[in-house]
Amino acid sequence: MKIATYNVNGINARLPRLIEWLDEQKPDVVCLQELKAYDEKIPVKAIEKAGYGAVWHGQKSFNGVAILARDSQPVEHQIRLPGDDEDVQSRYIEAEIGDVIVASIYLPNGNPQPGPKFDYKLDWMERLIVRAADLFATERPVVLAGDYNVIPTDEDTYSVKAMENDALTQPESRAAFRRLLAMGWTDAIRARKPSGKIWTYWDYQRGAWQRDAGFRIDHLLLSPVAADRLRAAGVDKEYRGREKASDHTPVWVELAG
DNA sequence: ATGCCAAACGCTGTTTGA
Repeated sequence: MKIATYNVNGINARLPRLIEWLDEQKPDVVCLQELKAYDEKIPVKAIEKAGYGAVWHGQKSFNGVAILARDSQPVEHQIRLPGDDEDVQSRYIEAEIGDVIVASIYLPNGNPQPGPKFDYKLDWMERLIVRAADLFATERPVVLAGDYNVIPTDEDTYSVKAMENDALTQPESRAAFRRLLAMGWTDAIRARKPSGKIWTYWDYQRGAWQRDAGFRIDHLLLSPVAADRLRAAGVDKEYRGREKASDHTPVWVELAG
């Protein structure tokens, strides 16, 4: 079972690229982020035509997340993270596909920091940790996949200096991410490749792709029974170089069964 | 300190994000 995460940066702007990737890579489950479209504008027919069932949580212009399943309909658990009724941003959706629980996560960027956006990021991470603890306690196979907007270590960026004041590398952001991992989740990419440069995002600006100036912010966290089934993990890097690409590229895991 | 780029919205530019 191949489970992938892909921040598409606009599902309608990216639709040809998304369908092409689905056709070529045939992931079984896909977590999408940054749909940048409200529910009625999600191109559900095109996704169904490609062979995927879907659940989604859209928002006008910004955010928006979805979960796709090949030849199957994901069973939605919930949208939004509990704990803040004021939070109207569409950044979380959770569903069940077969025996696996999957969450599609679009964690707030948090820039500029310090400031209210950074506070919102940290608050959101606290709420994610609470939900993750509940899911962890189920002892089921769970995959928390998405754009975490956290560069976990200095090894996960092309330049520590360029990112030193960025919300993605702040000690508070990293500490919250580490607390999540410390609960017992496995960072699948690092489990398969413990060291070395692996990027999942390259800025559109300053020729970042051409310079290979990227960082690793799209992660798949596996619960213990999911981690036991981990057979492979990777980044579909070449899609970042295609026409009209997203600034992120797909990241995936292969689980046994 | 700003623009670099891209997408959405809605209109020939502005806003927002990363």
